Amino acid sequence: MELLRISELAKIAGVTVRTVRYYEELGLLPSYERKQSKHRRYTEKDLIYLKRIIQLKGYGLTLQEIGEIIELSKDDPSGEKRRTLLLRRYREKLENALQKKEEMDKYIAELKWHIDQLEKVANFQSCPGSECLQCLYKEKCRFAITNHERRQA
Amino acid sequence: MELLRISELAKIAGVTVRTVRYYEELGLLPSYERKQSKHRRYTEKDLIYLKRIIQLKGYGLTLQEIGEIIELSKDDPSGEKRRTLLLRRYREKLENALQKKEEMDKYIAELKWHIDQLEKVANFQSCPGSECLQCLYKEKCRFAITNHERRQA
DNA sequence: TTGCTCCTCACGTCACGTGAGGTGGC
DNA sequence: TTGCTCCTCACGTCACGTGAGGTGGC
Repeated sequence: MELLRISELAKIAGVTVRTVRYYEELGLLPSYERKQSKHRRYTEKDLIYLKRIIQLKGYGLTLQEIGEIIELSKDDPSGEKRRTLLLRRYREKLENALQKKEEMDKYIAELKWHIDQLEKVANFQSCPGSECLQCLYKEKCRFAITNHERRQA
Repeated sequence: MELLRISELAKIAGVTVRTVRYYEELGLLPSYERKQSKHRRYTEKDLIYLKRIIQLKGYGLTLQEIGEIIELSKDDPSGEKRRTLLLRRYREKLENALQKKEEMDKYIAELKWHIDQLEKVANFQSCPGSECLQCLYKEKCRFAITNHERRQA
């Protein structure tokens, strides 16, 4: 089994060399003692670990959360602890994602509306500004002041 | 017209006091000379500006991009320059958003699949690890090594 | 006078990017 | 021997958060 150099590992995994070193620094990847050479060498097992980290990051876990999962595996023969924590995190991220998706739809609709407006409205020299208060689009604009808000101050 | 204190302005706009000061520091909000008092006072016009910044941020513009829009208005009587730049940015962000939304759907599906798997699979003590190479889920897992990738190294 | 709000530094956060300056392996 | 890759600092980024230590206004 050939050993991989850091640039090879990084390339296969699709990250930068700096990222690999950073993960090692955080304890997410093993740092072997480098005796004869000061250069890092990696096995295919390390590649799997790295890809796993990237996958979990893709699922929205922070590097700290990923670190917690890895720590857990060190004293968890049955794997139950890890399974429980992973399930919790996955469910959290799923909920976030579902909510974000809904916001996304509103966001896209709003952007489209604004593009449309910018293409059609003839002049907007003083937009936004105090002129907003008399603006015809007052009700549709999100940043115009309303009396309701003034009262909440 | 009453002047607002920084905390009042921030509260109405839904941001922190620190954020208001930060935007001033970046030149996104005006910094009046504070003569008699060292305390900042804001007009309703300032509130509109702040809400505008927040809105643009909501559309995915960075503070730097917002700064560019604001700079542009300073020498742009017809408003044409600003309209053009805004349209460009909006279209960029819209494209990003549409792409992100598609990724989102895959992401959600994948998370659901993993939750399902974690609930059903009986044991995964050595997952992930070199055991992945003989794993039954090899084809479905994103982090298992494939020969294809090995060749690309 | 008390306490709440304000002020200015200035360091911390997150996940790396980006040089600087030097060394190792084919 | 040359040049490509590797190494370790260490500061920079983005949009603020979070104290520390001090002052101002009702």
